[in-house]
Amino acid sequence: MLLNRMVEQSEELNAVFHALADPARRQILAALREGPKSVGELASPLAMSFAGASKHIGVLENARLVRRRKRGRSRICTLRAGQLTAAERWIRTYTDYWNERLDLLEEAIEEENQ
Amino acid sequence: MLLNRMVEQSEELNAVFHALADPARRQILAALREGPKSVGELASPLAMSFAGASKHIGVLENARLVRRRKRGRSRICTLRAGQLTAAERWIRTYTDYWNERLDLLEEAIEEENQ
DNA sequence: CTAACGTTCAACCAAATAGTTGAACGTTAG
DNA sequence: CTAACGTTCAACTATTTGGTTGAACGTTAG
Repeated sequence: MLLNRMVEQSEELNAVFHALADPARRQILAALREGPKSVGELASPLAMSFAGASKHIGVLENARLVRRRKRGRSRICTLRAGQLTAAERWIRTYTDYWNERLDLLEEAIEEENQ
Repeated sequence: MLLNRMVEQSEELNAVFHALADPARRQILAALREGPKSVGELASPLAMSFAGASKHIGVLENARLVRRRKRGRSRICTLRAGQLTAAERWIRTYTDYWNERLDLLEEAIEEENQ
């Protein structure tokens, strides 16, 4: 059903934007750009308890921005860009709209000057 | 100071992503694409009290995604795209990173096939 | 001037969030 | 096998959030 799909997308956006709204979580994403890292490696620069960091990673995982899988006795995390492009697309519909308006304004000014 | 600026940017991102994380607020932004609207016009489709909607608009205003100014006895709201492009830029640094990785992967596969 | 309108403010409530601690779990090194 | 490691779970607390209501405010129509 279409409504269903819209709600789903909405929930995804909720999760992604909520995940991005916290600086500790953005810091985790930044660290993951250097490559996969264990929970411990991600937690140590965070001025926060280990369990606290694990919760943040859980939020990112829930938003599908991070994947966490077991390896040996540690869990290693990797970046997932898919949901970020979804968020980017959503935002772009607004910035596109804005640029369109600017173009119209420019045209109007040009016309007025002639 | 550089650190100062970084913190400022960070707070801005906090505000913007937090504002975007709520479907009611995204609905308000969507309505504003049709043009400026009063608080009342924005509130009515929201299944929520008037004051509640006003709070949501306050969150958007705080993130500088919406400007609210007085006209007569009502306040009219307009969309501000500036902060959205800031958020878009932030996200893009990640999607760019991702595409770069995909390119490297592609190259590696190509090399392997030769 | 007065009444009604559009909006905000203040106080309050329930639920969610961000964080803590300590115990428990599975895994591996020795 | 046992001990240590890396991580998660459970329980708890303080704070923030999303929402309500009713009073108050400034503005304008009549």
